[in-house]
Amino acid sequence: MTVRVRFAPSPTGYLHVGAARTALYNYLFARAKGGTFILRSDDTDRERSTDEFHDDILEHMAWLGLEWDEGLVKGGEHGSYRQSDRYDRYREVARALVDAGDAYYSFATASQLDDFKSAAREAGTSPAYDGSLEPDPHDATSRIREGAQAAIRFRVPRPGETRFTDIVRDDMVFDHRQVDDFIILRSDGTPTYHLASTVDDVDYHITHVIRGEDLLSSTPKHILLTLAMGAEPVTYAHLSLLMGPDGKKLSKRHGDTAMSAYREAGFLPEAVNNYLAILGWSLGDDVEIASLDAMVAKFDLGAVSKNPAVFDPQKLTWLNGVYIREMDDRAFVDRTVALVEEDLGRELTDGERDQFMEIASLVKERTKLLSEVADHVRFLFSDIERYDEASWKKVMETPEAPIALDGASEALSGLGDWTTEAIDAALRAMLEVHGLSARKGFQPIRVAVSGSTVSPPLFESLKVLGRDVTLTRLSNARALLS
RNA sequence: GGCCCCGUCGUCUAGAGGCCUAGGACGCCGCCCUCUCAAGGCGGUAGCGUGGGUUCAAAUCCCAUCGGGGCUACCA
Repeated sequence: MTVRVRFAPSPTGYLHVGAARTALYNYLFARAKGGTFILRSDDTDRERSTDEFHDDILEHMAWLGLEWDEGLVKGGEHGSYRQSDRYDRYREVARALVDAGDAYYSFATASQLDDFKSAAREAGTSPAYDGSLEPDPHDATSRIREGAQAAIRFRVPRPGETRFTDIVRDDMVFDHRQVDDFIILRSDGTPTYHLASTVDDVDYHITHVIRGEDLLSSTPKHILLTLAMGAEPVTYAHLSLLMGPDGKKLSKRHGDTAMSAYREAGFLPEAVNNYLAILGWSLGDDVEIASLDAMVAKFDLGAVSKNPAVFDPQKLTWLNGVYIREMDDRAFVDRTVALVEEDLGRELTDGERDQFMEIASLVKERTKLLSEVADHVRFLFSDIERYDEASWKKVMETPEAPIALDGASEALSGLGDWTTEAIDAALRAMLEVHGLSARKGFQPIRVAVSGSTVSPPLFESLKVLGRDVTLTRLSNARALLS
């Protein structure tokens, strides 16, 4: 049987890192097994689902490069792959279940249910609702016939238990005393997650459901439902949840969890995928860095860690730096030029693009986030509007500064070849003449030319900047020293 | 409260009775390199939650305990 898995987010929020990890693991499993990866929208919560979230999920799945074979946008033989389009089908199943006696119209009120639960809590017994508050069947049917609104609950067989083998958690057993007669169709006729999701998994011939651990205790419900539909239950794999630094389930209050925030912050999709993959799974042999293809080749769902993992932005950032350094210069420029232009508020000329290319490898090496690049190269493309205050104070307000600036101007104005080597030699000779250390002598030049004590290597920077601009900036800074 | 899951450095993990004096990575610290910042190199810091067993031998098996997490909605 060929593997069919699905990632089925609810568009009640932006695609967040936890969901992205679930999507990734589904993707890796499908590719590793030569199966089909399906993208579905579990949008049964009409109150909270929005098109904006729906689009955000699609956009960031694409951004991550987690290409799906069937489902949203792509289509397939199962309709729209949006649950909101399939209400008729869910109602049909719910009614069939009622007819077969596997489900029933429920009249228990919220306050009755509350009482039931608090009584259970007090008695120390299971809080799972067992249907004991319902009117007798004849009563119920006549009330429905008279047009009463009622939700439909699944009748969990009691006594009984559900067993299944979870790929990451091994053998699981749930006593039906702990599983409540859950609602499958709300009184307004809309399906709940349990129904819609299970029906879709059956209808779409899903073979493996890989999802978060938060759904582990709902799994007996889904298995019971599947069985009642006369279908074969899928194989489940429940992934541990992602935690914030405080050890609680990762959520907005831990800061950015939306994928879009990481994209905007300058993370590369390759790095995000890589990090999410090793967060809870190990490739073995101390390998930490691997492309999607390499991960596919080694992926083993059963080897995925059972423990909850704390999401560590620092390690992600490190990995991002690794990926940035691995890019070739051309790719680096292509991927960041728009950010630089946005920062400048104008497009780069061809000449400036060449300058960017020239210094790319040096900038690349000190970049961890794409969003930092504009800061690193701004001095090349625009005049220095203001010098970094701390930098100025530290190196310009020194006795060496005027000497270094004057010396540099003199040494560079008469320089024959404007090459890195020539600049290097001239400036070092200048140091020699004035008895300045490299640190004391070069830092004022750096600040004069780049505005800060932190910049790409000096000689290369000057080379790319050009002689005229260099000399102008040296004298501008010198003038400020009185 | 009930049920379920989990428990190796601060964090992510390797580890499936002797290869463990517990390995790697991020972080942190130090040194080197060095025109700044990075990158890189070298070194260091730090862990098997606790208590009992089983065994010649336990991070690995068993029990208990403690701790963390999830579910307990006409959310998903």
